[in-house]
Amino acid sequence: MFSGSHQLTIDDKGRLAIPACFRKELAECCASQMVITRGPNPCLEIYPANEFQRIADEIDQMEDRQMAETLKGIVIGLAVQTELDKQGRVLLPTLLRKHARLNGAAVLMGQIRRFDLWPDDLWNERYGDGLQSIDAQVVDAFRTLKR
Amino acid sequence: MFSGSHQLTIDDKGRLAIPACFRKELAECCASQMVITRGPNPCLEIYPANEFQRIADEIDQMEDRQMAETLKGIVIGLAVQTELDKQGRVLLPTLLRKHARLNGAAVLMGQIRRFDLWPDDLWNERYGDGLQSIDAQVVDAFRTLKR
DNA sequence: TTCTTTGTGGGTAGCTGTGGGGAGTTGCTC
DNA sequence: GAGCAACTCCCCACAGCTACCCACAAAGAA
Repeated sequence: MFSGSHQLTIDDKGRLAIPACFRKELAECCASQMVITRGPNPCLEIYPANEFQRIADEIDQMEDRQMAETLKGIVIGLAVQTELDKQGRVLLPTLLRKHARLNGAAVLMGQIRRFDLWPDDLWNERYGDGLQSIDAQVVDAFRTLKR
Repeated sequence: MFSGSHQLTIDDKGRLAIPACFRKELAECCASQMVITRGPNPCLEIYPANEFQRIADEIDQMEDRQMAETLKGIVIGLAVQTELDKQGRVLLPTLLRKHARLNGAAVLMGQIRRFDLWPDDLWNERYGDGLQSIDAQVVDAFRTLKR
């Protein structure tokens, strides 16, 4: 499982060092093969390759063919398969980096089966200092969990 | 079961010594593997790893996918898996420490299946000296308990 | 008392994240 | 094809952090 947020920097060459704990997880679950793509949020989503394959299949099997085509354009169309270099970093393709306005400070946030890469400022607004109070509805949902 | 409140100090390196009674419980129930995250209250919540896994699964399986995504961002996104060092301490990640404004005096409070880590002053307000009277509704609920 | 347990503090080796040089490859232009 | 630029990926270096070790004081048990 991927969890936790990690403040990192994307260097001038567009490389991102994956945190050691994520590297271990990736090595186990998919031989460090992963896919970077975009999602509905203004960030990049990074999946273990086998997990992304499952999502691609799910799109491919959709009843609503119109929607399947649209999703293919958005999700699959920008997805790039990649792996770690010998130093445990990934090279973020220019196109994706530009799309998510990523350079310099960034936050990598675990999301169970994937992890998301946010520009530092957007992440803070949504999940960091900027998160002053949690929406009442969300708190309610939270409290329904047996914890 | 985790119970009782313990006044402790977080040292300059951000380490927190887990009380011996909690350590024993953790060793038994989850081989001292635990997860630190935030909750709806201004404190950190610490779970045995297997217990947190159950909660993550519960979120992951929610019908309402929108809400599942939101909760993943808030709960899983800040959750850090960790274990005790050889001295029975945990290192509190900087991000979480900042989020809960934790440094120096703190209180660790058992909550059955988890335990919560409060800044000393906030804990006192809510559960210590600051707790002048208990809400009537709560007293009623209390009285329904077979005790 | 004496010994053990427990919470706290600090030194230090090794790991991890970051930066940058440089070799090899690809693709474009002339 | 030759020359060049852009890009990728290797290596090395280094600073900061993590997690080990040791030490010690206070409290409790024998």
